[in-house]
Amino acid sequence: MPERAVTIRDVAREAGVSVATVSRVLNDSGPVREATRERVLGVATSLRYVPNQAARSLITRETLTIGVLLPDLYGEFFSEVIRGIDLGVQRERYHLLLSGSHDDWEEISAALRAMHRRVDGLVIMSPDLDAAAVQSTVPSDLPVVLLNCAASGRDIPAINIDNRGGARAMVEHLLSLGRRRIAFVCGPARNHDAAERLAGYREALAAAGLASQARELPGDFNELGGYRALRELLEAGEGPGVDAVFAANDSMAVGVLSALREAGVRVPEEVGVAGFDDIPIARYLSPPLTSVHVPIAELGLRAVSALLRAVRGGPRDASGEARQELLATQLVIRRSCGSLTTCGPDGADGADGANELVGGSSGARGGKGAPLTGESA
Amino acid sequence: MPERAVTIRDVAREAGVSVATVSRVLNDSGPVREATRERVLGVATSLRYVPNQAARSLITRETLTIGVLLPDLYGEFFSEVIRGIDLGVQRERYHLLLSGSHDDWEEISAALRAMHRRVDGLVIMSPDLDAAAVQSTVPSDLPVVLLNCAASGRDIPAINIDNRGGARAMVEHLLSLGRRRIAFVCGPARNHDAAERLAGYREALAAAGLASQARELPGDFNELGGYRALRELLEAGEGPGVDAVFAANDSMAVGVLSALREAGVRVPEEVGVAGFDDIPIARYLSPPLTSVHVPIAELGLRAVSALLRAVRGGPRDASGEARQELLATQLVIRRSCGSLTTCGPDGADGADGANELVGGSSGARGGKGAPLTGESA
DNA sequence: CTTATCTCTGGAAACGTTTTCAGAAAAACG
DNA sequence: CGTTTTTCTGAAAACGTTTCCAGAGATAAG
Repeated sequence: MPERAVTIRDVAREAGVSVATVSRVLNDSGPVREATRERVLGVATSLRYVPNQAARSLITRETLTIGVLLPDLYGEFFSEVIRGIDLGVQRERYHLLLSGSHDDWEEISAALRAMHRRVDGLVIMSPDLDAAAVQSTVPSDLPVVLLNCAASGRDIPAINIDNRGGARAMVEHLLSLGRRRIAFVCGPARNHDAAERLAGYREALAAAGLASQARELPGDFNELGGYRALRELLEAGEGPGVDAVFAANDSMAVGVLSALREAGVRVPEEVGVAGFDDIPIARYLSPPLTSVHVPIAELGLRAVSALLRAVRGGPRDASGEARQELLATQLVIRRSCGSLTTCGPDGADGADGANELVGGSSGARGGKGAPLTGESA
Repeated sequence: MPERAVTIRDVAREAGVSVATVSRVLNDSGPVREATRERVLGVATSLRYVPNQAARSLITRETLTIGVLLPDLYGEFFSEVIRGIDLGVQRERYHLLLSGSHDDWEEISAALRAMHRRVDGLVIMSPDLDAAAVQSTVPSDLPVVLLNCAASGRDIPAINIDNRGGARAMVEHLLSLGRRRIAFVCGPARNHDAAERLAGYREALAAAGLASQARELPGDFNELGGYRALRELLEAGEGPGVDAVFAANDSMAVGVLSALREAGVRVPEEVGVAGFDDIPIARYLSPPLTSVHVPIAELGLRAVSALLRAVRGGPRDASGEARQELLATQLVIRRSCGSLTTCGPDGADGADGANELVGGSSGARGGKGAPLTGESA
């Protein structure tokens, strides 16, 4: 099975020119006469020549690939992030090397070693880790962008969701509906997003002078976690003892709804329920779930932009400190908190509207006060 | 910023040996004295030497990377597939080059060209395409595995879900509950999985002598599609006119449930609802959704296994024809079809059980009659 | 002691590009 | 027409590996 691959040399020979000229034509670097150019191009396509990437990146020292490190590849959230990243990467004609399922630090650094020299830059998403740790492990000449990490080290660019602002907005909304005893179902203890959402909850409660009313239930970001949290709450006393439950993400809100239904507690009449993320099914739940919309795909898209900026700007950007971006969220009000009386999940025409209210954005601000334009994915 | 990367030559010099020896140590190919070996290894780690992948794959002509082509990166389903693939790839110490969002044939072939020589093999998932088309575009020396494609060309290995058997099993179950007028919400017209599920529905109905009762509603695999389909059904006559609705996937079933609830139709008393895929939230819906469980992650895992087998076995495996695998599905019976009277989505301990019945598998069979072992991901 | 077989090692040729440098041809200019 | 500039082109040197080949000791066999 020889079938030797066609190389640049074959093209050169066939076209009666040198390899240098072929290279020039293909990358249009340097001048080449029009006639020659066309001849080379013709030969190249007729031979189905495709440049050998390994050889090319051996000498140019760039791979046209970016790496993505994810904690684990579960669920809608990651799926959307990847989609955003893929979109961005494709637009810039880059490639995407994916590596998932990294829970602990050992695995991350192993994956990192494995990606060495295979990628021009790295997007690391690991809500459990902080920036300092990353900084000490990643080779200093490899551009990195952090997603949803505790950004302690200010000189790594990072993109985050405005978790705190979103949670605050949601709690304020619940308060405005007259709900006073609002429980919060937490995410995983060491998760950065979860911590920020919790902080937002506390802030809003404190601002309303209701800090003493805080009720924080442990959770894990999964449906089962929300389900269990509510079960325990319900079993603790007679009746739920709260008039609203705010889950740190939608998956848990699904579990919360399920537990309440099972216990015969009416939503939203007795207890309002709210989530965070606004995953696609949120509006189809029963009742449709009030949530905080997060532009997940855009998170990925922006990560790619930021990374490629760093890649192209050379190892250390002259502009100095690294950018920190904060993505605005949006309150999406549906029936699960009792603010609307209409029913049905959606207008029959598929557009948003009819039945849901999109609330004020939760304060977007760039690292340097630059406003974020709303170019959504 | 020179900071020249450390090469094999540096290691060789430092250890006082030739580059050939270093190479031998690192790949343990060929004999080398124990003392030398240790010295080289020591120097290598102390210099933090990492081999340059480009140079290596330039000469070995292998990239230790497999490519994955996906139609689009939406939702739980793809997320799970990717997870399975990632698991398999990681286990075999390969890398994963991902490329998504390819709807039409043009884009696929463009992505294919771009991946040329960057990958040792390809997993292509495109339910809209058939194998013949793939075969004509992919370079013949690049191993390929097809996922969920119409496998017309028998000499490309393909892995499919037993969509037809799963659908048949579900219809049989509905019939066994006494439901006779069963509507089916179809998937996208050109999607292979969708077509097979429809075929299963028809087969089961025909086998029961109820072919004339078939009621097929157009759909698109999204929540909104299911919602609309039911709306139209409900508006057509007074009352639903059916006693069960079988949606071609769970997302649509969510929409179906939502539309029924909105119209005040009780589930499962008046109309039973069933889905396909058994996505994680299925058991938390109201009522918990009866569905056909699909081992999605395993689909990805198997794809990797099959692909690497092909990669390592050389361009054309001597064993002759390519394997076609068919993955068994499982009926998961919950409350939405009215066969159980208990309530609540789950045992409080998180295990399956208490409240759901896992039905007989829908006939697994390998391409050559080999039974599929249930080594789940 | 010679010869044949091991075990270990280093030199050098690949692999398929890009890029530098210098030379050749063409064009512009006097 | 000679000179200078400009445009185009090719030879050859990288890039960092792996691998082939042959040589050097050492050990075993005769």
